[in-house]
Amino acid sequence: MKKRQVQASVKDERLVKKRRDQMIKGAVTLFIQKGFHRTTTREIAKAAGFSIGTLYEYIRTKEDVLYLVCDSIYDQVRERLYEGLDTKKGTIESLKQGISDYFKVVDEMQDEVLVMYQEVKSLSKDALPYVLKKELEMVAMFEHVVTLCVENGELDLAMEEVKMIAHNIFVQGQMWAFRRWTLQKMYSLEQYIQLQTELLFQGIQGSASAVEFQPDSRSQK
Amino acid sequence: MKKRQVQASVKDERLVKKRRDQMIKGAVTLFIQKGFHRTTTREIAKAAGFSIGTLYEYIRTKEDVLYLVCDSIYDQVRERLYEGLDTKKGTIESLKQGISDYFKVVDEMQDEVLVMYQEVKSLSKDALPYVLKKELEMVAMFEHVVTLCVENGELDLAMEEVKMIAHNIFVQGQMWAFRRWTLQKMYSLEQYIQLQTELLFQGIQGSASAVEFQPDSRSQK
Amino acid sequence: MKKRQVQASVKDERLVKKRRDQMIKGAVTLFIQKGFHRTTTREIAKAAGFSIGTLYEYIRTKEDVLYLVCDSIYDQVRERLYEGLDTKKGTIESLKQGISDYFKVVDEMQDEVLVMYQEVKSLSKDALPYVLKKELEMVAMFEHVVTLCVENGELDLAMEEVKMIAHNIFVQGQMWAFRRWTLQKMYSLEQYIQLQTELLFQGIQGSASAVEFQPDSRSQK
Amino acid sequence: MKKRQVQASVKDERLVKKRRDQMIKGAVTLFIQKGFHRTTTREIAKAAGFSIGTLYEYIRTKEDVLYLVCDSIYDQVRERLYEGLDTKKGTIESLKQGISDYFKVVDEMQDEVLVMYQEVKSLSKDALPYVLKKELEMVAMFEHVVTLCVENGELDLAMEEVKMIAHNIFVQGQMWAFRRWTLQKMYSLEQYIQLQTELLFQGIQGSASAVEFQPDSRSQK
DNA sequence: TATGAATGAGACTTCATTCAT
DNA sequence: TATGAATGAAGTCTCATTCAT
Repeated sequence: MKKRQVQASVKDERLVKKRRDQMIKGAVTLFIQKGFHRTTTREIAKAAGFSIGTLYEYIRTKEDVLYLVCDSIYDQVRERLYEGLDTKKGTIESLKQGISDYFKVVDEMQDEVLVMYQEVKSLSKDALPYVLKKELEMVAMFEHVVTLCVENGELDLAMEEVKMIAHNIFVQGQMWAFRRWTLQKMYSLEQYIQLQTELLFQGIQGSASAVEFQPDSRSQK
Repeated sequence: MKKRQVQASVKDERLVKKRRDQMIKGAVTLFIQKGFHRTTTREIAKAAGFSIGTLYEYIRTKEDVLYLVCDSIYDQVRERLYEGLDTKKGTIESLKQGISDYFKVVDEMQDEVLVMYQEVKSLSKDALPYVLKKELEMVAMFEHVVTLCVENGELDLAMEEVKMIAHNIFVQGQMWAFRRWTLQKMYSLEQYIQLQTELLFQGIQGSASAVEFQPDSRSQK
Repeated sequence: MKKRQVQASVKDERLVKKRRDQMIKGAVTLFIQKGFHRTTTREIAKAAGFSIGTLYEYIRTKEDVLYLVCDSIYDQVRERLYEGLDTKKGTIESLKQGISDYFKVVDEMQDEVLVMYQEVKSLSKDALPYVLKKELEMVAMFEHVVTLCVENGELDLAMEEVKMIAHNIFVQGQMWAFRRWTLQKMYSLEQYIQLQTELLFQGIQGSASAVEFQPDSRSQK
Repeated sequence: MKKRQVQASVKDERLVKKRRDQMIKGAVTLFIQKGFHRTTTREIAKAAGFSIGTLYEYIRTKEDVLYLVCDSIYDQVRERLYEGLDTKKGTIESLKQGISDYFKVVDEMQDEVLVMYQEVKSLSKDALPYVLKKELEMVAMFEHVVTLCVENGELDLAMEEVKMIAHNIFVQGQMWAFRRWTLQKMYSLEQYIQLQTELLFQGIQGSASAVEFQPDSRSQK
């Protein structure tokens, strides 16, 4: 499945890239504030720094903007996720590191993750599969890392368990963003990482006192 | 915090309740199909079985409908959750049963959970807290059950861990709905419950072969 | 082929008829002045005496207005044509009378005929057939009258000739409207009727001095 | 009345002529397909083989294109009409020949005639007279030929009749194009010419059996 | 209490035209 | 002379909300 093409009237590829980057940047800000539906194309154009006419030289419909935004955010997250997970050698330690890196990425890109998360559903039936595919690719990265641990004998898991775990990790990352209204009141990022990692590895029954919880390490925002 | 009041022009309380129930029923169906923003008030009125004029006798704005819908869904989920968790006596077995019950409720109310989940963000700053409060109450139910286990000595967990666990359970339930496009392709509900429970209790490191996975038990839909 | 239905949101048939009549009346005036394409829906609404929102309660698209206008004009012309031709008894005299009546109708409805004439081409492929069918019905009326003359032995014509004659009469009527910029400078309506009738019956070769031409009878406008 | 000037930024007369010819050629095709209003200047430029910027080096407004197109079509029709009528010597035979030639020209240039016919009204008050003048010149050609016949004693007609006849011939030619949706279903060009000529000369009353009608001679398209 | 016609702000999108390169 | 990116006025249409009946 190739990248879904968004048609532009302008030919110059470099310019298209540049203008779309402006557009995406402006749109993300607006979508964060008011959501996709409550943001007008005029506002997007303005935030991007050009006229409404120019906006439509680079997209066909408003929904194209949403697609471009989602696509861009996914790419960024994935890229950063990839950096972190790429070099892992299939040890538990490296898995923990990978999770920690991912949670930090989500933390840094909270707003973007939130937007992507809340607005994908507004994508047309046409565009949705392209975006969901990217999501699955990210899940697959975790799957891969966990699988390596299994192959190395560090973990003993069935394939179904591996998949489930990968999904859980992925969602727990997103959760930090979409439940921030409560989670981030209770935990610092470090605590969140520590707790989730511990629970993931030890489970409930073995978790007690496995790690010393540090209530004071909460980072201020 | 009391229930947020939605103003109605009509005085007869019984009638208000009746009309709003019609309204919510119709609206949920529509929101499932097209989302809140793409559903018109006319459509809601029609689906509810009365005229647009009548609709506005029972609400003030379109957003009121969304609030009513979210509120109603939360109430239903919470009610059913309560039934399941209420009688639990603080044993691990009862906790497992509670989780299982909850996941089943989510499965049965998938559409509703999805709507609620995707559209809460469209609520005004005014209405949001009321809905989020309900969510926290549900999380608190799990918290309570886990706490009982701790008090009974069945589990050994810090308060922060308890809270985290409650959130995880809650989100993993929702996850079954909002990631159904992939999860429900891979697992039957029973498998999902089994796997998540196992991972929750044993964690990764101890999970292996804890339970025999049954690939063929997948229920057909 | 039934009348093409233009969808209205409003249910009350009587009201629909009334509003559409207002709409048509306003639109004709505007189309006469500036043509269909240069007339905006807002202008139509205003000319009709209601808001743009109300306009769209009675039509679906701007093109519907054009269809309604064309349809209405055709109906009027046809109705009046029918009155004149209906009672004719298949004599040459009655045919002449019918032609004269038709030309007078066209003269009185010049603006409308012109609009219809110039704008039909803007109708969608969907609506066009309905309008062209009406035109053919009008041609058929002349055909019928001429055929009666043939059957009565007053004229001796082949079927192909009858059809051709009917088309010629019809177009010569329209011509009085769409070439008014030159014809109406040269002839009064009476002269036009007299001349065309004479040429139709006598032809060129026998036409000379058949009728005394009356240069002074030109009507003033 | 001189030819209306369309301003160009480019000085080189030869180039202006060349570019405008390209432009007209492309525009006619487009106007045939979608009409003047639904054709964009971009499309015209593209069809002409150059950029939108270049287009505007050779015209001032979109309407200029329409003027150029109409002007060009009229010139072509007139030129070909002139060829046919020029050498006629004022006999009935030559008049018939002239009519036949003219109808054949219209047949060959159907699309163009149709465009010109349907779009002249979109010309501004400013440009219209220039085009109508050309039309009158063509009518005058027929007038001239008929007048010659009168002067030669071949026909006996008053001046008003001559003018009327000229207009009729002219319109009956156009009619072949603008009523082709029905006429060309019923008659071949040859039949059309034959019938119209016969009716023109003999009229209704004398037309019978004047010419043997040949139903089978219809040419296939 | 119920209805549904009326309203008009405002949304998305197009396209003729300009102008710097 | 040729290009095509940029512009923004203006067009069509939608829909939440009101109010007279």
